[in-house]
Amino acid sequence: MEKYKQILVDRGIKPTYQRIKILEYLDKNHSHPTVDMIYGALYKKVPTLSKTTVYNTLDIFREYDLVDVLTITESEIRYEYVLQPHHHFFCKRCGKILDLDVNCVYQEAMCVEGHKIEAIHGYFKGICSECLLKNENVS
Amino acid sequence: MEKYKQILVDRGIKPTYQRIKILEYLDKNHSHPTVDMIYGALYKKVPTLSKTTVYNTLDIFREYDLVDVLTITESEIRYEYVLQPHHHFFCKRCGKILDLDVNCVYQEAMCVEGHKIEAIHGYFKGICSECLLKNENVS
DNA sequence: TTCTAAATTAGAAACTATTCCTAATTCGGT
DNA sequence: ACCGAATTAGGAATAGTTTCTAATTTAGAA
Ligand SMILES: [Mn+2]
Ligand SMILES: [Mn+2]
Ligand SMILES: [Zn+2]
Ligand SMILES: [Zn+2]
Repeated sequence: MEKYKQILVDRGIKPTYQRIKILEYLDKNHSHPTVDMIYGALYKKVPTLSKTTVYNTLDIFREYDLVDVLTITESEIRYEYVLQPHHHFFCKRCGKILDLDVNCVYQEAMCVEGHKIEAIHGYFKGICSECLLKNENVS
Repeated sequence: MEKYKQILVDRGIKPTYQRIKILEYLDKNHSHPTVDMIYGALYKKVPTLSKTTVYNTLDIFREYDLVDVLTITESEIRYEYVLQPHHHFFCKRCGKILDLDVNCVYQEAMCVEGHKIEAIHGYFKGICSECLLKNENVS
């Protein structure tokens, strides 16, 4: 609790109970959750929580660069507590989103073809190693 | 018309008028349009066109690998007639989506960290060169 | 501690991209 | 031209997100 409160205070974000809990959830869950996943996990502990508050909080976290936003799937936005920049893998079979440790030449680029770069998203899509193994068992 | 009809026939897709027109639009417009943009441009020429048909058609085109799908923005899906694989730039100021000619080391990779790769999407986000120029004039 | 103004939250309503459903139309082969 | 199958149109439904507003909470002043 105190750790997350401190992070918020340091950034100049008013450390409300809801914000602390959401930040804690993001820090402890690297599943790149959707708003629904965050809400679903927290409303048991914070029964009055509303989905709007989750949206509001994530918007603030974004504004203060506490979270990154992924548009790797087609129907919903996914969030993660911001760490090192990294790329992502999406398994078309089981839906998992995994961090990739690929070294991207452009990660540090300020500029590409005359355009100013502020963020780079590398989305790899296919079948994850786990699902590939399950497949072997089947055949 | 004939050119697009032929493309559809070659793939085994029944070449209806709607499908031909949508394919023609995609081939002549490299703006990575949304469903609404496609519908808005075509319903003048094809007054009975329905948005559902645009969705249906794009789903078929996808299935037959005639179009690629971009999830570069947060609120809608964008489509493009499939060419060489390439990465994209999204301008946060004017909303344009541009093709990038960056050479990605992983473009040919079959496998990354044990996961089978079927597609790679590189989304670069920032301010485009045109918007940067406009900025200079302002200051 | 009590008071007050400003910020935050909750919940419902609105919005919008997409999907679903179904009847009417069109298509291709006979 | 006829028929069964595929496609289309358009309205209804769905779901993620945003907007609105009143109630609550916060933090600082008195
Ligand atoms: Mn990640
Ligand atoms: Mn493109
Ligand atoms: Zn998987
Ligand atoms: Zn621009």
